Amino acid sequence: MRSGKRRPSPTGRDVAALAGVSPMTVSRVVSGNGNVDPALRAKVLDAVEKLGYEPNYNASAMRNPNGAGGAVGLCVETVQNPFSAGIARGLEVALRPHGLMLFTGSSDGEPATERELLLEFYRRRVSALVVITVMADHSFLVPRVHPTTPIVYVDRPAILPGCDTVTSDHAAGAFVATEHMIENGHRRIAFIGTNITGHPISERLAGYRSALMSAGITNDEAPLLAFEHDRGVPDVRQGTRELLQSPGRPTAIFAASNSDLMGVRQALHDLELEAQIAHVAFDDLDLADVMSPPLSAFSQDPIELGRRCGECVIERLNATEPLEARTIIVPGQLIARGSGEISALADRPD
Amino acid sequence: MRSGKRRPSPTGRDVAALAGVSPMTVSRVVSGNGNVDPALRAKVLDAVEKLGYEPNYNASAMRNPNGAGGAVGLCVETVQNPFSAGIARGLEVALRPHGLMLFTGSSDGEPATERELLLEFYRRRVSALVVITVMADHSFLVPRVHPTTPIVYVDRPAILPGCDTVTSDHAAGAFVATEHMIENGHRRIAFIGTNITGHPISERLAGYRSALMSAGITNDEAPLLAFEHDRGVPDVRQGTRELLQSPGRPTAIFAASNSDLMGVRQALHDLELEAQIAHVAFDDLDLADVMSPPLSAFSQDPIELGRRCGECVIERLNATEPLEARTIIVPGQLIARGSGEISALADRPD
DNA sequence: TTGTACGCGTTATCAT
DNA sequence: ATGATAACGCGTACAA
Repeated sequence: MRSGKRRPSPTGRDVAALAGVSPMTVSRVVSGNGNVDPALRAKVLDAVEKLGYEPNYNASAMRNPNGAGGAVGLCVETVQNPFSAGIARGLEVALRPHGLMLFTGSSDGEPATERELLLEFYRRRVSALVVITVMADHSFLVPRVHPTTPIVYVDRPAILPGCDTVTSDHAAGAFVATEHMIENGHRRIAFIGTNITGHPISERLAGYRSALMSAGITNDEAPLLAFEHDRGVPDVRQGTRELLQSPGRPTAIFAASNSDLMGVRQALHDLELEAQIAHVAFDDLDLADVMSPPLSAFSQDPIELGRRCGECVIERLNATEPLEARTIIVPGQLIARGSGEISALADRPD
Repeated sequence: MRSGKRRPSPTGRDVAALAGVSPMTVSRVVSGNGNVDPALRAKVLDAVEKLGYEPNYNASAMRNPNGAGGAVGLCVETVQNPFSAGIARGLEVALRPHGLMLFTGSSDGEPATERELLLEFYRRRVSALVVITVMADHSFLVPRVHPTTPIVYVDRPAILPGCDTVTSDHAAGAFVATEHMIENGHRRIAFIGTNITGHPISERLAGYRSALMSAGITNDEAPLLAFEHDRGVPDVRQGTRELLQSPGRPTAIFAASNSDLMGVRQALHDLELEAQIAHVAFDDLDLADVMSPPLSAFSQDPIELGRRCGECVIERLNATEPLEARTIIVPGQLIARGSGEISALADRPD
């Protein structure tokens, strides 16, 4: 594949010929390293302009791997996810001033795909990797990539030693959200979530439980709708509906993720209980304040997560000595808009 | 910047030395071009495994620009936008089987940033560019990039001759959405939108007007809330509220984009008119069916847009002769969920 | 300040 | 079927 005739791009040599200097002088002018006589410099810039010359960063990188033209590979579950998109965004903003571009790729939650993606990044000799990993083991990156190339883990614990981690505090967020409903008088607070054995939902479950425990609420009082693996929104909707129709139904709900919230909210809507059952979601939604009642949520800050990842990358690339592994916790915030402030007293069905 | 000692990655030469063959044989084995004796091949693969060798695609690209390791540069307004994210996703899926990776970058709607981004892509000698352009003129890409490197324009008309365009039919979508409300008995249908002079909102406005005209509705009957330039959601909310409180208020609203819809929906919520005023949005939302009433929308298919862009890229890269410029219109669909089916009769405030 | 020589890692080409 | 040579575009190191 990829044939077709291409007129080759002008090279530094072409510029040199036109300007009547050596390629080295062109290199100096274009890269800004080294001193060049203003007169020659002008001639070179003139030739650059005439030919529309732009340096070839691939060639540049071979000779000088730490010079201009670096890139960072970002591997997420899917770039479509607003959370991942936010990370990409923050990362991009942090990297741009340093001349680093961003490769993005989606693993679709498949370890094999993630592996292939990371290797593809490596074959392009990226300066760093940033990954929301779905793998349990990254030893295939050793010693090829690690510890030569910085790897930053986002939203998951690092699975290679010495690597930086940037994450929200999932347990604390769930704690705060649950506690918030407890303060509004609730005890029968349901946890509704899917994928509860993996990161980061397991941590959110832990935070939820810990909030209950702090308030002296037993597990018996707190209904759980927890799917171990991936489920579609319809399953959550159905399950929530059943939970709400069962005896001893909850007066409040903690939705473990925004996709879980969709099912929860649909079920509440089905039963016309949106205004009776308190509910708080982990992760915010664009339309949160347009819903009725408006949605209360614990909001992560994906852009900030991405930005901090970028900072870690830059720091490592600039470091002259080995750095300690850092764990960065990016705070989120509980945004109270209404749905979480429904008081327990409102629920008197009998 | 970017110093620090790096142990260099193993090279093809290292593999060759370990396997006791020439680098050329390694290249043949790894790239799969050329015949190699099975015995030697095994020795090479063994050495590859031992060293954890992965080819350097940057070097590869220098000697053989059309070989493995290509990349495509995608420039969008912001990757955070779900529409852009969908395009990135579709593109990625289309490119992956061909070994092409995706660079992504956000222009933030700034022509200068887009320019810099496209040049950065070019400096990395990408195989193709895909762009939601905010520029009026791309002549700076001639002849450096164009027509050597394929450029695909998404969601906007091509601004360089001979380039492919992939877009939704904005006018048709707006037409269908407006017509839908006309069929439900409305005549006073407002258009609410921002940025109406640029693509693609101007086309949506045209489609809206054309639907009115087809139904014999004059402009006098149809209130317009149209901001020429970018406005925040609060401005739209405020404007919509005023429109809804004015004499001769609309009985239906066409929201020109999903960000415009946010303001519209907030205003409707402020006045408790969600269930009285019909409204249809251009572009769907994740939570459309959780809102009450559920949102009717004309939904584009960004993933398909991205996929088709990928197809164009592949086709051009494989072409041996110059190809005609293609214009691909990706159909969308009107999704009726409730908010657009509110009949005109429901609105009897007086 | 400017130029020359060489090497980065890979592969096309030609020779064996 | 395999190897030797040169070249891709650039920058370091050194010489002028």
